[in-house]
Amino acid sequence: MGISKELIIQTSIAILNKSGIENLTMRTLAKELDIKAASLYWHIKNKQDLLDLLAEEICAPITMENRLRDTEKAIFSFCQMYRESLLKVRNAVQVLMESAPNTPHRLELIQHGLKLIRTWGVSDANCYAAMNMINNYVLAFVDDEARFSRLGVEELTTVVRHMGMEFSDFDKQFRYGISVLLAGFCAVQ
Amino acid sequence: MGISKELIIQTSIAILNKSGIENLTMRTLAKELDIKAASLYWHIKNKQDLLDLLAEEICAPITMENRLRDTEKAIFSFCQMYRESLLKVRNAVQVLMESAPNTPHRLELIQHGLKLIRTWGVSDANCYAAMNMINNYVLAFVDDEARFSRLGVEELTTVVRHMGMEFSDFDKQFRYGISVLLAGFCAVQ
DNA sequence: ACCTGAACACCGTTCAAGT
DNA sequence: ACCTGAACACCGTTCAAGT
Repeated sequence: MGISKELIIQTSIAILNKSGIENLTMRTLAKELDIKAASLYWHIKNKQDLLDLLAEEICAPITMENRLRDTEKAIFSFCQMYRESLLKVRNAVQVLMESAPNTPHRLELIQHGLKLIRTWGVSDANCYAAMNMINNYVLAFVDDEARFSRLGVEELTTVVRHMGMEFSDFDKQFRYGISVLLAGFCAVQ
Repeated sequence: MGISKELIIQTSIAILNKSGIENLTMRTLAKELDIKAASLYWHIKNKQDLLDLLAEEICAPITMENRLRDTEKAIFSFCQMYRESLLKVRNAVQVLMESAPNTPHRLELIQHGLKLIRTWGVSDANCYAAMNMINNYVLAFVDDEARFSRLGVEELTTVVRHMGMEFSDFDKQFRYGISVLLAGFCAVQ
C-alpha cells in the first residue's frame, strides 16, 4: 500500500499530537512516511494545502443534527461539539487559524451556525458578526484550555494564585461565555 | 549614533508596516539597520524578545484615563483605543498573539480592564473570563478589519455578495460586538 | 505513476575572532 | 562595547533524473 492523501492526513495528526505544530514540517512528515520531503509534493500541492486538509479533518466530527427543537440547547451542543473536536487534536486551533474556511464541510458548518443564530433571533444584518463572535470565542477558549492542560502543576498554581481563578471546571467556564453571547444577542438589536 | 533598543523597535515597526510580519526577520531587520544579523543579539536576547518589545510598543498608546464616570462609556472608549492602537501597526494582532502579556504596560492594561469590568457589575468569579472575552473580541475584530482593508476591490465585492454584509461602517460593527458582550455580562450572573 | 538527490533561497542562533 | 564571518541546524519548494 502506497502513500495516500488519507495516510498523509492521519500521519500529520499523529505528529501534531505527539510533537505539536512546530514539529510538523514537510521533512518530519516525510520521514514518518518513509519517503523524502520532495515526494510529498506528488500527493499534495504544498504545506498550505496540507493545513487545509487538516483543518477539514479536524472539523469532520462536528455533525449538524437538527433533532433539538430548543434553539438554545442546539447552539450549546453545537459549540460543545466544536470544542470537543478541537480538543481531540493538539494545536487544532492554530491549524484552523492558518487555513481559510473554504473547504466544503467548514462552509456547511458556517451555514448551519448561521441558521441557528437566525433562529435564535439575530437579525440578518447582525448574524455574520454574531457567528464570528461565537466562532472566535470557541477558538480562543479552546486555545486557552489546551494551553492550561499542558502546564505543569507548579505553573498552574502560580496562575491560579495570580488570577484568583478556579478553572477546575472548564465546562462551566465554557458555558458561561456562550450564555453571555446568547443573552447579548437577544438584548442588542 | 549607534544601535539602540528603541531604534530596533522603530525599525521593526517600519518593516511591519511596509512588508508585513512574514518579512520581519532578524536578517531583514539587520539589513535595514546596516548591520549583520548576528549583531542584533548584542542588543536583544532573541526574536521572541523582539516580539515582546514590539507588543509593548504597540500597546503603549493605550491610556487609562479615569475621567469617565459612565462605566459603559469608559469601556467603549477603552476598547476603541485598543482597536486604534492595533490598527496603527500592520500585523499588530499577530505580534500580540505571539507574545505573552507579561510586560509592565500590558499587565497594567489587564488590571485596568478588570477594574472596569468589575465596576460594570461582573462578579469576581467571572471577571477574568469576561476580560478574556473582550480582549479576544477586539483582537479578532481588528484582525478581520485589517485583512478586509488589504483586500482588493474585486475580492471585497465577492465577499460582500457572499455574506450579504455591509461593512461600510466598521465602527458600527465594532460597537455592536462590545454591546453584545456588555449586555451579556449583565444578563448572566 | 511515484520517488529521489541535489539544489535554491531562505530561517534563527551561536561563537570565536576582530576593532 | 560592539560588530562580523562563518558555521550549524533547520525551513519550504523545485526539478531533472531515476524506476
